[in-house]
Amino acid sequence: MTQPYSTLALAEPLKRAVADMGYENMTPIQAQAIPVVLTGKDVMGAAQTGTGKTAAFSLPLLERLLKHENSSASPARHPVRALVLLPTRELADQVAQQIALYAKYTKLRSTVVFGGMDMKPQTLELKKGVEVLVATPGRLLDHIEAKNAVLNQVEYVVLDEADRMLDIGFLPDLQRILSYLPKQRTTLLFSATFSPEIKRLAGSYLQDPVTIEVARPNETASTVEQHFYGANDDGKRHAIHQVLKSRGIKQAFIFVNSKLGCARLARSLERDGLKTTALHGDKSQDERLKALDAFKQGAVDLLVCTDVAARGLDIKDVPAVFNYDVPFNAEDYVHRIGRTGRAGASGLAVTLVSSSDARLVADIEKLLKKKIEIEALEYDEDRPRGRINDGRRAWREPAEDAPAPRAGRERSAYRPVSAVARDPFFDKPYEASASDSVAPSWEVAPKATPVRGSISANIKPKRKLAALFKAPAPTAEPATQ
DNA sequence: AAAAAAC
Repeated sequence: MTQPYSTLALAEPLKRAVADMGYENMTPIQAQAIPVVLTGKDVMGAAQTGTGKTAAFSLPLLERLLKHENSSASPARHPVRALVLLPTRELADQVAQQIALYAKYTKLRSTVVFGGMDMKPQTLELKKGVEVLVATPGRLLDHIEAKNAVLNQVEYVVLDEADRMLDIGFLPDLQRILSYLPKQRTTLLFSATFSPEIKRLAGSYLQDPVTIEVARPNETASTVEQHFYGANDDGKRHAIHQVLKSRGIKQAFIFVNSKLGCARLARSLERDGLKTTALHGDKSQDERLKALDAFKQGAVDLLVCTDVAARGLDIKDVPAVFNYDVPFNAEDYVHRIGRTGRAGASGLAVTLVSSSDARLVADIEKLLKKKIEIEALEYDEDRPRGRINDGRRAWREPAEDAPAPRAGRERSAYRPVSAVARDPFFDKPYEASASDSVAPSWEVAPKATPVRGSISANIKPKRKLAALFKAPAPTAEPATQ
């Protein structure tokens, strides 16, 4: 059923550009979406991550721009005729580069505008005139208000990662942008995930749309092997070391839920001797682009990042994705692990689950409609003991009423700040050695037998997962929410 | 519970 690009009714310059990139056959989303977009209809397109959605809308879009000249403007004016909106700067950059490649043999001009960069060069490009404008919402509004961008001749709008663009954080900006566009236009929405509510909302922005769903929406790529391992706090870093080593993995994305946590974990892994860089929204745009580039070039092995990197980033051959934190939104799980296993390659996704993550894991289970089994990671005998390398862990003095430390076991006088710092899968008591300059960063847990189990959305997930971590017996009153 | 997107 594979269909070569050569069978498409595309202009010769576009076909040549595609051939230059070494592409022969279309992916399913491309085979289905391109003919529809060529008709000029509104489209809502869902397909798994890493299956070439960008080409699916940009090729037919360029074709239509070439075929249907804008009669109301002189050719020298180059009014913006197509607008592509994305939720992150890196993604805007990436999509713009791809569109420029597809358009390189045509006379169509394109450019990209996003925040964190000097306005002036962007303004200059806009004043020269572009048919295709790729942008993030905030900066685009700046340019609109500064009258650098005139959008009253836009014929096509693309919302990539559409469900994110329509979510509450982006919606006000998006609505303002759309208010500047002609009502008579084609609107294209693409994403790997669409919740029912977003679908309904999206429908109100589309006219008589064609829905294209390649496989079920919210589906993860079948080439990605997924594991959920129980691990708490410092155990998570050990787990990363263990998986990297036992699987022989060279490069990975590591997702963290907060910017601060991201910076901290990157520092810790760096101290552990791994070539690491961090990518999050508190970094300057220059640093962000450098971090991504270093990872792409292979100068660093681990990219510790927030959800700024969860969507769309297309980096070849990333062998693994770690979720150091379980994502707050189940949809983001699908996008995060979509950074690996792209274009049919195989990939590994490891999610580290702590005892408080039951709800979130249950959400993922519900979204994927698949049972999730929390596994106990098998550790090598020689895995690092005690604190790996982080000399900055906070400690507190033992409580006044704490029992006196037993002779010869001085460290038992200390308690980790966090009560969940014990690692239930820590199968051997910590043995202090001469090389240890610091105490271990968790209490030595009694030998725990790892329990296997799975969470089911309709069973009280909190309790089930808690059992994995040998939590104290649940209290009588049920959690009310 | 957070992140992202403008200065």
